[in-house]
Amino acid sequence: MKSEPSEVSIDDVAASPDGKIGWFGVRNYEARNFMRDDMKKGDLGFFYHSSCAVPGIAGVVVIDQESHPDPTQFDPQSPYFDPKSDPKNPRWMQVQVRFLKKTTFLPLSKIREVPELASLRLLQRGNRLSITPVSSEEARVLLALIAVDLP
DNA sequence: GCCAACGTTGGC
DNA sequence: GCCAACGTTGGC
Repeated sequence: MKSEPSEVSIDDVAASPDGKIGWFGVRNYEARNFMRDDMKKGDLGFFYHSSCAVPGIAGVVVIDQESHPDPTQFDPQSPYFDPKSDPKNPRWMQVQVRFLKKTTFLPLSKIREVPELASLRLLQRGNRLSITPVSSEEARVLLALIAVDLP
């Protein structure tokens, strides 16, 4: 899950009430579909800092609430306002995530060096999606790299 | 700031 | 439905 730390960083998530925050602002259909169809309560998410000096994985979150309408699409003051979205049939969804851990920062350059992670959608040529799937195998490798031990 | 790689838009 | 033009993303 990519976020620009200047907008929402892992520290912001940690500091939010109960460590929970809605993953607002996704405006790409494929990324939306990953949230809507594939992210289930209790699933882990890797919190990735993008568009910054050193991009990479900064922490781990848990899906706390599954797909529901992203409120910012109806807020004319929001940069994510979408006048074409019908409140009776919302176009954009979000999940709610809960802070789990801030981890040893794992730079993108390091992720690229790990052969077992070459399959990551995040690394594929031309990928720009802010939400990309991680297989359980990839997740195990990542968790080991950031020294997170989970049941 | 550059630029590749997309996704979206809108005229036809 | 095609496709050129345009806008966005995001690493570098």
